[in-house]
Amino acid sequence: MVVAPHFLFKNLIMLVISSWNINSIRIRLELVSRWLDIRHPDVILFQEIKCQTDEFPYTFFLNKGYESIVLGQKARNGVAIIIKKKFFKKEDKRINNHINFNDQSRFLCYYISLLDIYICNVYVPNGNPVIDADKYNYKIEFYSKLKRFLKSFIDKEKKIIIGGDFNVIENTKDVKNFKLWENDALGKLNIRKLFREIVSLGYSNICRFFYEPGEKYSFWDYQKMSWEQNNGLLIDHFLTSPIILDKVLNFGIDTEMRGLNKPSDHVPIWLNLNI
DNA sequence: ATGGTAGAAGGTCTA
Repeated sequence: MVVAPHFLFKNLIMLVISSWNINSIRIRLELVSRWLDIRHPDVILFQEIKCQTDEFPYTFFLNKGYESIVLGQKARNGVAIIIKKKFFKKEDKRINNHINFNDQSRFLCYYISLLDIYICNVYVPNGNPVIDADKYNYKIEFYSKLKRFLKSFIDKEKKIIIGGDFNVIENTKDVKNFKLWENDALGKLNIRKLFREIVSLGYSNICRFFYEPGEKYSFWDYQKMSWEQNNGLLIDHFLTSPIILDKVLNFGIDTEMRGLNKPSDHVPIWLNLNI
């Protein structure tokens, strides 16, 4: 029996999912506005919003057509998931906040029932200086909790996309001179192993299907002329469960956002999804 | 080896 293609594909939706460590949402609204007009994302994962939950610019995003789910805190960290109104339902729930501890808002997972997809926003602790056992161990603990949390989605064959700032140099080519980073909390073997242990649960690191290591970065330090010399790091990633992987059409990094006025030190990453 | 920048603070801390 022959089935017409238009019948096969009539229910497909093309989604743009993006993630951006914004380094303060409130001073970045003009930049975000310009980027929304270019990328037209359906879902945005923001990290480092650097404001309390009730200080988030909800109205700005409502006027742009988005609902906001926010977990903020005073001065630092803070994560938010922004969703186009047509995919938002009030009854949808946050899944688990057990990864947040010591009052650091770095994790937000939300189930979008209309798409049957879990969206998981992650801001992994930096972990430096390594000599400070508290900070480094906190990062290890965060990764361990994340791994535990993400295992069940593989076991239950759920559709999940995890995006964010993982603060890890996964591949030695994700930075120009890895030697300078191998004792840093981003380059330490233990941390790189923890990231790969999560991937090994069954997740796919989407950027690896579209770029060879070394071709792209997602972060450039404000200091030492890092942007001008293209001394960046690739530390922002998307992971997906197996049943999402074959629906991913494209992945990209909006590098040009780093060169505009008052940029974040990170740029947006995004993927296209047929669902 | 040191300090360089940026943001939220309104003193330093984090990155």
